[in-house]
Amino acid sequence: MTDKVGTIRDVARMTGLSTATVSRVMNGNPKVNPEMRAEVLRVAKQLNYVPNPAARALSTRRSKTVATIIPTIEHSVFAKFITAIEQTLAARGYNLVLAISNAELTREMAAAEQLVAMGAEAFILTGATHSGELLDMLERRSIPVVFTSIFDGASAVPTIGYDNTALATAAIEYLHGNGHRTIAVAHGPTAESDRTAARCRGVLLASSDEIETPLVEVALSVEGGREAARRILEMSPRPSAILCLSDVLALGVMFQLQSMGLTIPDDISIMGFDNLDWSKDSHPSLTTIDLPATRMGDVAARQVVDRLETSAPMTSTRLPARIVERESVRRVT
Amino acid sequence: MTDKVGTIRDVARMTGLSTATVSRVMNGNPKVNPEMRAEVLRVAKQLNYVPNPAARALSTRRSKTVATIIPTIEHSVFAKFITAIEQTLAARGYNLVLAISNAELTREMAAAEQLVAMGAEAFILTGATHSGELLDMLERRSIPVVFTSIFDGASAVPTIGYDNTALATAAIEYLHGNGHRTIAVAHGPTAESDRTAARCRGVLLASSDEIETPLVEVALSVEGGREAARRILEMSPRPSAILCLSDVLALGVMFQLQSMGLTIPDDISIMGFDNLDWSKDSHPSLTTIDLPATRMGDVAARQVVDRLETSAPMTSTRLPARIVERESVRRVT
DNA sequence: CAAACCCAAGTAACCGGTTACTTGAGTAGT
DNA sequence: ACTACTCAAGTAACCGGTTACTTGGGTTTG
Repeated sequence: MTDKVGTIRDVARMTGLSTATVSRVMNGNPKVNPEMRAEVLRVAKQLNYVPNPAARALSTRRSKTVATIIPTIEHSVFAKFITAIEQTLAARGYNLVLAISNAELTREMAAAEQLVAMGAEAFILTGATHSGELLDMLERRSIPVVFTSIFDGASAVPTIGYDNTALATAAIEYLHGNGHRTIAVAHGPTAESDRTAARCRGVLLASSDEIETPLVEVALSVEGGREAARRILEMSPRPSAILCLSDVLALGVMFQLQSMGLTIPDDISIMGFDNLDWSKDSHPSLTTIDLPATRMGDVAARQVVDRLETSAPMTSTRLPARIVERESVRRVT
Repeated sequence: MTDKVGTIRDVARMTGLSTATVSRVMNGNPKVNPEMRAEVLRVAKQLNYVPNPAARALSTRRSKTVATIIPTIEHSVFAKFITAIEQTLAARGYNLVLAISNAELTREMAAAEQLVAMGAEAFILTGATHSGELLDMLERRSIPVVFTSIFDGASAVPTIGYDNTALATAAIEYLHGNGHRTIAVAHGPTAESDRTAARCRGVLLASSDEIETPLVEVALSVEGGREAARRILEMSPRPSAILCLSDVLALGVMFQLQSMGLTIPDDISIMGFDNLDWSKDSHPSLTTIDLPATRMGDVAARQVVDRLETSAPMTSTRLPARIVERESVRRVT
């Protein structure tokens, strides 16, 4: 049992074959005599041989690496998304290189440069707001990119996601359909997220003389949700419902209301956005909008890989998202 | 503005210098005339030149890539951990390649093979239970490895984490110190996680004639927590406290108790394990054990990079974790 | 029986950097 | 004036695969 890693020439020497044949075996090229193939594999295993990825990448100009940059991985829906991407890429023989931008464009740019410099063949980005410099760089190197968590049929870069604006509008209309007229909306920082901004736009589109929708911007965390609830309860007239533009905020809102002795949905209705995996298990269970995070990661990864392997054009995809009715919203009159 | 990416020879040709000088400039080698340096950088920028990572890796035998395999990224403490690793690696010029094993040893092995085949220089693994095959492979290729989320001074492979057993014992003792004698313990599948198994061991060590600690194994999810609570409430005598070996379970337990009309901690005390970021914001706020996930990721990444750059030996590190007293546990008599 | 063909296997150029070693101009020392 | 030294810059081998093209034995065909 050797302790050093062998090269293709070692394997060639030991089998008495050429490097070309060894290479063919390692790549599953069918034009090799089965006996030779078996012999090569035997020796390769014995030598603990694995083709050097750098040499292979240099020669083929393929790194089999896809970069994903997300704003954060903590709470929220990104964890599911990343999991799906990783699984799909792995199934296709690709690797995921991950960077986290903290929702800062400059960090995103820096991360992207590093990822390009390490050979990423394609990028999966979050949202549609990115520095022009970044997009230029990818364009110049003709590196495929997709935007996710957002759908925009008119975007030059393919988008894979849902229509944040329309969904937010639908949420308000749903609440309105249940008799709510004053609906407070808790949301994270719009400056950090165009998805949040799009949702706010959707809220505004749905509001009218009939429907008031005071917006409350807080940090995107459970703690932020608590703060939002406190602020909302001081409003007058007091909203009969709170739409949280993220389930994470909804959790904070629920905790805050409970600690103030209020009952959901009797005293006030709550609606979320995301459908995280605990949303069905909260008390009361949370009415929310189910975002297809897993599906989105899967589709994004699949499209990118297809593009890399067959130059198939990537197409924007609108993923279905729907309202999940549960117990946290009640009908008022 | 060219649209093709240039090579080092293009830059050399355009500047009238040799590839060696260009290479020196790109690597910050000080032995270059400042004027030449500036010229090279100018041309490089104009040509949109970035050194080919595969060529560089082939030549230097360094990929600047660290692999991390975690069981899951959803809920729980891994998201923080991964974030810290990514940040620290990025700061040192390294990239993170992530794989998710779903707590399956075979998937972990498969992922590791792919990661080795893509040039990962070091591995950060979770827990101490891994297939011998995997460890052998890394050993043979002399790829550095660390285990995390666990501390074991006697381990041959360096471990960076905390003492799960002792912490669980401490948790039971804390509850006992608050007068609890019958303490139900909700935990995830021990077969999937040696950390969970170690915690269960710690629980058992603390139990005695004085202290009863019935164990309840459920899925590691909020839903699992709800199930655990249901099962625990049927026990007789009914436990006065529930120790959840993960905050995620605690959340489920709290929801279930609330939906049954019980009050925490008046009717029953709850204690968690992890200190996720919402734990301080729940209602009531959760008494739990603060695990240094961020610190752990940082230390792991730092050690691995130091090892790669200076061959410094890696050393097992026990990270401090402590009980955070909040409102979910009450003193009984 | 010779020409045409097939196909497994080999040869060697090439991918794009890095770097040990070499070169040669300029400066210092005697 | 001549040797010794310094140092920026160049030359070219090398990293370890892949693959277009070549080779040559064996089979088919007219």
